Amino acid sequence: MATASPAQDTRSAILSAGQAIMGRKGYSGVGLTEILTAAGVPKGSFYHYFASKDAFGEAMVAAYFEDYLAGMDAIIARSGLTAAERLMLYFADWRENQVAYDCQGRCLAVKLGAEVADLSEPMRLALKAGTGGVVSRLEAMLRAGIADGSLRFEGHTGDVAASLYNLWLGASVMVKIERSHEPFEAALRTTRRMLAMSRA
Amino acid sequence: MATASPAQDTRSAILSAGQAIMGRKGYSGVGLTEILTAAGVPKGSFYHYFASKDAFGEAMVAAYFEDYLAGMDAIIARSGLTAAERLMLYFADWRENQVAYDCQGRCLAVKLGAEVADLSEPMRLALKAGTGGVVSRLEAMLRAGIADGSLRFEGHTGDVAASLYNLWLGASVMVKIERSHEPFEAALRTTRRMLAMSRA
DNA sequence: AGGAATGATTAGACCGGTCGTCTAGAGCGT
DNA sequence: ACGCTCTAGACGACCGGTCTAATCATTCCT
Repeated sequence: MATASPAQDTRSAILSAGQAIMGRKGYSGVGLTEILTAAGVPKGSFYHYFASKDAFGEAMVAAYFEDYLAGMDAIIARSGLTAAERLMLYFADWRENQVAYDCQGRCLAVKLGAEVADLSEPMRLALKAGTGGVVSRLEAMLRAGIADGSLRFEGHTGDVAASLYNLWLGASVMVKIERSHEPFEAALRTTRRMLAMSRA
Repeated sequence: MATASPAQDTRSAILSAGQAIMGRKGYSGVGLTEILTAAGVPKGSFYHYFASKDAFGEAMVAAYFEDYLAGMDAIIARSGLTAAERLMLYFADWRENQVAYDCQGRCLAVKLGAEVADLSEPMRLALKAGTGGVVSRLEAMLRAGIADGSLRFEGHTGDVAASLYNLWLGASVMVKIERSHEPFEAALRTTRRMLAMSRA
């Protein structure tokens, strides 16, 4: 009982195999068989853990954002940095992860957002909850940056946080399309300009 | 010979049915049969006009951007407007089109970008050419706006054009996810701020 | 302690739909 | 009448998600 039960292991094995493969090939383009084979789990087990592919997708997105937001919180909790530095660290991580694998990054919001939002209501809501969490954390960092004087900007904090996220989301799509990291560099320059930051 | 040949009609019927359906359901999620039924074209004809689903996708994206860029050029060519007004007109159109159909807009760059870029090299290149055309037209509008004094901004024109596009691309994804037009309103405010525009 | 019962997990069959192909034949211009 | 473009839709091989039946581990009762 000390560690996770085998049932949980199987379940999360399916989940993480799904994240890896669907992050690469999308949702509709991937069959359960491929995920289950990769996870080393027999096909019949699937419907013991998930009611349908759709329900699986929902759980996968939720699990993805749980980890993702925990990572953000870790950056936010880091001591000895200004808010501006933490924000730059976050975007540097974003760029790093998304440029990996030959510019075919694995962020599920980027990869699945447009595809799945019109397809499945549960997945859409999971995506909405997750991205909402990201934006509200960005907003908190912006507020902290005003408080500690490390950055400044015009307009509502909520607008700026959302726009920053949208900018990086769009840049991530363009990185895939152009297969070049240049969109991220431009996004970085724009981010700095929007936040009146000196070259951090 | 005055009008398009019937062959061209059939071909473009398949193309436009494909745009409508794949704009809604994505690429992998749609079968040829569905498109051909909608177009009223029998299945056998398909492979006379296109070598494969992949080649069809490439042609579809190319055709989409041809129309799209023609629409942009029409806005650019319109007389009696400042560059800033033309730019606002463009983004207003974007918002309009994307909010239609209950926030499940039909822009193929938004819908297919992330899904297809990692899947098919020909489609990726078609997407790259199309989005490149959009950004370079935005850039031209920005230069015109500087020239006629209707807007001003800091940074390289190319960066600003690309960032504007990324911002709206990301906002379009978020509109799908949130099923609310609010991301566009925020993007509009940010756009105006970036370009030092008064409430046009 | 032995064995039956219970619930978790697996195995693989199942039907329907996928893309892509292929053989005919219809329609048209020459 | 001939040749060529285009249409027609059946077909095959395969893969999709789903479900029912059997197996396994565990627990509880006698």
